Amino acid sequence: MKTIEVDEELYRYIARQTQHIGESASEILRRLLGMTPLNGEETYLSAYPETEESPVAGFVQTVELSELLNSSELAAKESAIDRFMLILSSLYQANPDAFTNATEIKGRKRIYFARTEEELRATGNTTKPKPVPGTPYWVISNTNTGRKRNIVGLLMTAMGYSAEFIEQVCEKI
Amino acid sequence: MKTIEVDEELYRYIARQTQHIGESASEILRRLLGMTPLNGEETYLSAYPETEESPVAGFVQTVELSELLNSSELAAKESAIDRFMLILSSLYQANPDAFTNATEIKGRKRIYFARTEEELRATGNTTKPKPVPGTPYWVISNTNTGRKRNIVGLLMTAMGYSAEFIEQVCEKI
DNA sequence: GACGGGATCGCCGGGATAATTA
DNA sequence: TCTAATTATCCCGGCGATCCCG
Repeated sequence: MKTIEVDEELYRYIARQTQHIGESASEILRRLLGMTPLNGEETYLSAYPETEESPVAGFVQTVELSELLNSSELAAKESAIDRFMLILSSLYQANPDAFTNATEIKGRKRIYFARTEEELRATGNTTKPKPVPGTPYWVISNTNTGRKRNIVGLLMTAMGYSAEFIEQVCEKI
Repeated sequence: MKTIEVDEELYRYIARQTQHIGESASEILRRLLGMTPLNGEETYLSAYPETEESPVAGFVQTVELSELLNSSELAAKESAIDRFMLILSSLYQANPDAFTNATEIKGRKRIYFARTEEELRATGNTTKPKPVPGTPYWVISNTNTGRKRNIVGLLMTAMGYSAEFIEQVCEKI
């Protein structure tokens, strides 16, 4: 479980949407947002301590991430760039620390990730930086699909994922 | 501020919906839930009783969508914009919740639906917002017929209608 | 902001392909 | 020089909004 801060009015709004006694905030929000309800198994997921340092060493595919592969959310993305961005978001969220370290990967001239738009602009002519949602990072986007796969591959390798899993992810882009 | 507990997956989903850096959980949720954003001149907002889910609640919605297609009411409309509006009204009445979720669809710069005229104005130069009758929503109207079809298509897809039915509806616009 | 509808045309984003560099 | 890797130009399709027409 995670905690988030919401303003008073929003809090009351959510509370008012309760449909049965004992319904949790998650259940209400999932319903209102049109997400699929949480089933039994997923509770098990949260058994992973959030503090868990780094699943790095080619370990724990983090169930969450392998779920992403067949999620409708990923499938719903029309373009390579959208799938690319969603995967980056998910990778960050799976392990912010490992992601942060891995962020140092770069090409011959261009750097691929930075905390600001300007940093990316500074290392190439037309990098077309984009913010990665839910993340303090920006990525370059002026790349063909092959390079997007490449970037994800480099990133995930640096994060410690197994080659097999990396390939599965890259195929989806 | 209040804190609420949400499950991991939901947390990640929310984080991913960030539209600009520094956007808070409240802001994101308000946007996704179709609430008005919290800001200075917000006193005006609270004038609306929060319980007022939709102005139309209580209406008997007898208009079956498939009936609409061959109805004289639709045929009587002279212009694409009128047929467009009638279809939107009917979609809302067929399923307010699904409509509300689907309302998030947008173009490259413009959002297509909002609860206020101003929100639509804010995302484009000349959107020409119009209220959708029988609905708490406004829609942009500065579009050609192709785009009106497009908007209905996107909306209905998000609402879960079949591609075949969607096509039948769009043809009528 | 006050005429409204919407076709037409200009612009932008995605990303394949051409150009460049090691 | 030839090849492989990387960059970024540039084409295409889609979106926005100007502006023409009823």
